[in-house]
Amino acid sequence: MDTNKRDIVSYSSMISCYANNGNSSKAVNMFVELLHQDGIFPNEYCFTAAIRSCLDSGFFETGLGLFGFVLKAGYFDSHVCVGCELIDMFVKGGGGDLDSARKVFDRMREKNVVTWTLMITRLAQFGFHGDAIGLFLDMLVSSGYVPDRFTLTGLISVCAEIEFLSFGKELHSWVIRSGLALDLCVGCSLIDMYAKCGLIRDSRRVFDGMVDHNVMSWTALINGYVRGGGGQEREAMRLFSDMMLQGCVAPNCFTFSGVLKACASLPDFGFGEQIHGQSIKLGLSEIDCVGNGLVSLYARSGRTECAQKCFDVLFEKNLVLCSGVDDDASVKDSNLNSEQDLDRKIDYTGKGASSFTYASLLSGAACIGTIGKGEQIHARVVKMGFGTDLSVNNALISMYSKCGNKEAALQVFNDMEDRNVITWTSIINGFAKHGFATKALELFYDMLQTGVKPNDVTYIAVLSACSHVGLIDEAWKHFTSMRNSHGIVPRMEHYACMVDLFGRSGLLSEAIEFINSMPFDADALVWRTFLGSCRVHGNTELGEHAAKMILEQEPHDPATYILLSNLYASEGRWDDVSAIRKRMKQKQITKEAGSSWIEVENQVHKFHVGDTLHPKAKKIYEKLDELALKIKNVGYVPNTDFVLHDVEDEQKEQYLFQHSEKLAVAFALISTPNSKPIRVFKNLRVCGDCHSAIKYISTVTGREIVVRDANRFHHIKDGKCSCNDYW
DNA sequence: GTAGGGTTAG
Repeated sequence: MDTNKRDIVSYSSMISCYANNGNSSKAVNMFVELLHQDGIFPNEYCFTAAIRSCLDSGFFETGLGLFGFVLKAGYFDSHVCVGCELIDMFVKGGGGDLDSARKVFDRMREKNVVTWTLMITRLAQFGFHGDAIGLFLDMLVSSGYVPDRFTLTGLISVCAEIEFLSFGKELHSWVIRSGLALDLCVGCSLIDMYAKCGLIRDSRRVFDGMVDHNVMSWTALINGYVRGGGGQEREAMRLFSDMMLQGCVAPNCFTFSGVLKACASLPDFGFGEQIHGQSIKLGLSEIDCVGNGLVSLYARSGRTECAQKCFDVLFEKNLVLCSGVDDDASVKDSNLNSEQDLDRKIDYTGKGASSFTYASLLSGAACIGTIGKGEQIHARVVKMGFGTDLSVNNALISMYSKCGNKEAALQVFNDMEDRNVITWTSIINGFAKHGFATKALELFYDMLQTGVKPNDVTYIAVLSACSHVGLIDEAWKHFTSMRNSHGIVPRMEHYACMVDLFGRSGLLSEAIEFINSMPFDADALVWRTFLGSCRVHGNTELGEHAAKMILEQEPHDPATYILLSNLYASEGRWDDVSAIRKRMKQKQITKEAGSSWIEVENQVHKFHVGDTLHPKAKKIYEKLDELALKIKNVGYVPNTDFVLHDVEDEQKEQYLFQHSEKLAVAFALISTPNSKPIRVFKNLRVCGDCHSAIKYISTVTGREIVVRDANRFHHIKDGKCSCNDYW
């Protein structure tokens, strides 16, 4: 078309067309061309399309210029849509410049329900929940507009986020009064709101009252049950299978993420593979949150190889770093060019990754304990401009904590400008898990002082901090104040922490009394905790009772059989030990294979008991012999209770020195001859003899050794451990 | 012909 003959209609339709088809830079160019035409003045359609295109193609400056134009042209007063686009330009393009957006909003003389809703939801999305609610009230009082399904959905999710139940209920009744109860989105937000406020029954009621369901309503409820924890994961699994059976709605990646979490929390991991299979079928298995769920499921069920495979897929997909570091030559090679290599590969794949991608990847790295890859992701996060993202930083804190580097976790925490309840909970939990209760509690008090409200998860972290070091009075104080001062009703997990606290301190009868006084029946988690204490304090009678209670609920739980068998073994009741073994055989229950792994130069080395497959096996065993001699000289006495074989003592002792933890430590000593802490990971609980042997090893070598097992961290230095586990 | 909503992090 000849440029001279274009009129405003053809310009506006072409600009809109480019803008809608993702060709935003062409749209911007055409708009600029239009500005240079005499006698033609852009209309409101051109403006909206052009502003949107500036946003999409990152021309924020051009967008700002347009803003001035709009003001001059007076489009503000007559065209609401233009103002909406401008608001979003400041919010999305201006890196969350809510102040400017709000100024635009306030200057608009013409507003409608869409404008109000937009401003309210943008405030909420950027964490200004109070302002969002305030603006909503303004809207009711002064605008004369009636909130519609969009407004209500947005507001209900604000209530979910800040657990503002009373207001949420008001909104719910509004929803019913205005006949919006059947709206799917409104229903989803209500399900989510009740679940986040801890009223899962009300979520269920909303769900059951809806005539139609889509993947989001199913997912919201499934994830609600998962979030609730305390055995509700079974209900989540049931819902998932209902959903699959009905076959009308296909699960999406969020559904899988929730259901995998549910699966990982159940003692029988059997469903995991089926779900993995289904996610592959639907082509979702490599999406961050699904892959990540698979990583943590496999990691928790001790299948480290599967976990690593899934993690590597995600890692490669998102970072594609340093491929081919398998042999020594290429390690050296890639070290030479690693910086450039990294950059090139980042350029290649870096686009499109969101903050959730990084949060997911970090949580995968945390599960495996691969701090090397975690650090690479960290570097990448900063490079890609997510360095100040709240979720990403929260994920970084938990990654460094779980990889055993609490100093780095604290560094991230200290460098953060904004901290929410998850941030505080993550760092408190980090120190709690590492056995540094004083620091954890100090942080908790800091948190209260800054005015961030603790929630139920925070209290789990606080109580577990107390239980790890036996602070009974302190724990009681928080257990009572969580309800009295913060209105948080203790859940099963909180009770489990208290039982753990009594149990560890040897107050077994107090623990039983506490269990009996609970307002609901103790679940397997509570009994398992108690059984652990019975094993530690050698109380067979109570231990048997606990085991009975667990097996009533979870007849196939291998850990219970093993604990009970250890309990008998420690008393030399070998007949009972073999009876347990027989029972396990009959029921076809196999003990999870214990394995330990460590990361050396970005590579994970994994060991099983008696492993001879490692290329350096010979050296490892030589090192172990040397260590055995040294530590016996300074007082180590092998504790063969942990060897379940009915063999002679001497053989037992030999077997003891082939435990995977010791192999990993020995390997670390020969391959990292510097003073850095050694970080060992174990899928199950660390064996008591290994715990004691490693303490002695730290004495004779002067090395700090951090062991992460299924439960917690053991910081071992100069013969002392940060935990109060009694072996 | 242009604008607004619901799920994932501890």
